[in-house]
Amino acid sequence: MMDFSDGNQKPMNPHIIIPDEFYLSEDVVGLARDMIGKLLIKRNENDLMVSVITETEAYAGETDRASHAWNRRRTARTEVMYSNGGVCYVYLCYGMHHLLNIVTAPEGIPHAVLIRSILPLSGFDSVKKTKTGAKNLIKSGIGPGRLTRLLGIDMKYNGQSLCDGEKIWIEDCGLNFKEFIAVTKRIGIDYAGADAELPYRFVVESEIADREIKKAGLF
DNA sequence: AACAAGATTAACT
DNA sequence: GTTAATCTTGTTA
Repeated sequence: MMDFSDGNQKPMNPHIIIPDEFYLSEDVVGLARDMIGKLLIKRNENDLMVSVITETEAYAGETDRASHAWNRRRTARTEVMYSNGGVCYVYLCYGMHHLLNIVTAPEGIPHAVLIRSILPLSGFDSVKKTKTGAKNLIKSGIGPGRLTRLLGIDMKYNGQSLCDGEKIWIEDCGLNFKEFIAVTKRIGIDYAGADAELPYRFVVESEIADREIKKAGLF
């Protein structure tokens, strides 16, 4: 068992950067599940925004009617989805919301995992007072459009690497939410026919995530 | 060139 | 429960 204490009673958070190979699995549904409970870190000018991923959806590329890359649609918008796994795919939805995806699988396979909600943990003091930040931080990261606004993610992050330690990345802090993960069909993709019924959405309630994080003595 | 639809959200009634 | 906001994209002509 690793000792994460810093010798000063205060728990130190284990920041284990995920290896690049993590993103190269072709099991995008398994990856979407595995990303639940991982930390999403965003570097700002003067601080780090640390949150835990609480909801994801898998988009399985060219064979998935719900995916932007369905039926080999390789266009200016979807090109980044064909990149080697480990970069962001950001697009504008309904003309106003930026949605954050994590591209997975080796180059040429346009898999992606949509981040649908996060639980903010630290580094959000600057947005607490804003409408976006809201009084209730637990709720402020719920919804794919809200979390990007909270984190300040826009089209500039399209194609941004998660493996260079620069602006945004994922870490493993040892949290295991497996027993709390609910699996459902995906949201807002009724146009996808039979694929709309696939069990590709993974979610853990924010209140449970909050409880488990406190129980583990993290943050 | 025109047009419909969209991996959503907030503010209504 | 319903609807406006808002604009890029993919499709059709």
